[in-house]
Amino acid sequence: MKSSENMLIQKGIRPTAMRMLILEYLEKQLAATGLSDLERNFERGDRITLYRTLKTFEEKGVVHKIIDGSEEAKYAVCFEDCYEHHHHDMHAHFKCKICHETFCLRNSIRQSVVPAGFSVDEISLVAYGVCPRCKK
Amino acid sequence: MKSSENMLIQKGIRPTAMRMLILEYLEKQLAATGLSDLERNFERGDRITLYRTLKTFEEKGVVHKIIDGSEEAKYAVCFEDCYEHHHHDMHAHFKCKICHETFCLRNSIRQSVVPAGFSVDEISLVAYGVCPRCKK
DNA sequence: GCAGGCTATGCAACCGGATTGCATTTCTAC
DNA sequence: GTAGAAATGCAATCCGGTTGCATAGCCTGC
Ligand SMILES: [Mn+2]
Ligand SMILES: [Mn+2]
Ligand SMILES: [Zn+2]
Ligand SMILES: [Zn+2]
Repeated sequence: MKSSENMLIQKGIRPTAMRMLILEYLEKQLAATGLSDLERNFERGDRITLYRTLKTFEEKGVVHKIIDGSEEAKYAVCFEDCYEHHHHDMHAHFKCKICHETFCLRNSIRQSVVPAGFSVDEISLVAYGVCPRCKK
Repeated sequence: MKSSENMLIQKGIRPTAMRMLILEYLEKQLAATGLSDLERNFERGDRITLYRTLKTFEEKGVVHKIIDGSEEAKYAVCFEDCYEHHHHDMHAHFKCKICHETFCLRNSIRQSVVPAGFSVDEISLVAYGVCPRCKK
């Protein structure tokens, strides 16, 4: 059994052919991936199916959504233990204004960015600038 | 001369009646404000005018935009020195899942959230959870 | 004060991503 | 194998956000 298949089953997702292909594709990506990117790479699959696949993956804790201020939402495979309807992706993201890619940064946000009195479930952090590769 | 009028002139914005009203309204708010909120509170003003006012304010450094993952973008008056097309709002935001309000937090973000090699222009940080007031 | 020119406003239309409804196909459990 | 549940495909819709254009308003130079 493929590792992608196994992963989906563990997360309570029926491992259809399309879903496995999409998961394997997402796992290969260095940058976060949007729906339009999937559309280009899975012309066989219907746009809506791709959309719903991402949504299911997100709900079940396979990927997390990144709102980077571009036209569309991006998604990246979770690297912490995320479960159904429960992400804990306390890490930052970086959107490069040169290559327009959005990356997950593994540094976890440990310092208290929020004053006492607030209880934090989740954090969305996107930094904007130039990535090391584009910085020449 | 009103302080709102003065503020607009300093930022290179013609201080029309509507703009001053909107700025004064925004300055009163504790939470970030979206277009639909303005629509409700300025029924006299056209939706598009309100939209363009926010856009102008943002471009000229009067307010900053906050993408908090809700349906619409929110705006809050800048409290650092922001200039035309140049914001430096390195501060966090907090969106409460009970009252659904989004607040600016004055804590400035230490830049250590991003590894060496990246150059950071701007940071968007939104924490999600429960605000002190809703925590009983 | 007045005319000309630039800016702001109002209205209508459009756009693109996100989302939903429903019929059909595919898969899983028995 | 069959019945029921889930996934898929296709069409339609929603809804912020955005733009084009005509009109009204403001500021300037004369
Ligand atoms: Mn990430
Ligand atoms: Mn803010
Ligand atoms: Zn780059
Ligand atoms: Zn609250």
